[in-house]
Amino acid sequence: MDLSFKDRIYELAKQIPRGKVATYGQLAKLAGKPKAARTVGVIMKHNPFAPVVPCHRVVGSKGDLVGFSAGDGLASKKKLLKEEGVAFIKDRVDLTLCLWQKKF
DNA sequence: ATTATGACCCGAT
DNA sequence: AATCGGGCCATAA
Repeated sequence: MDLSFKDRIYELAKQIPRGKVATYGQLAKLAGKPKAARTVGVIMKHNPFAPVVPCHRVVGSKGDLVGFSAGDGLASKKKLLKEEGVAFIKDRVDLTLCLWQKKF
């Protein structure tokens, strides 16, 4: 399969369960490029699988809501994650409880 | 092949 | 704690 870096990102993002969040660095790492967090962001922005890839479940390395220019921006994202059951600390996600981990 | 860009990350001040 | 700057890397033109 000609799975490019971005394709892996999509696959990984699709696997993020509800109520959990993953970091760009995490996805990049799982995709094989631990330092390509930036590229992950660019790919997420393109987001060709909009409803399939829960890009709103992808946050910064420390759980901070980076990026996102959709709708009301970070506000919408925060609200959505909250609704999904993600623990929030002010404007930050509680990675201690809601950080997704690929355990396969 | 090269250039330009970007929803990041981390160390230093 | 907040701010600044540099690095790193895939994608598109």
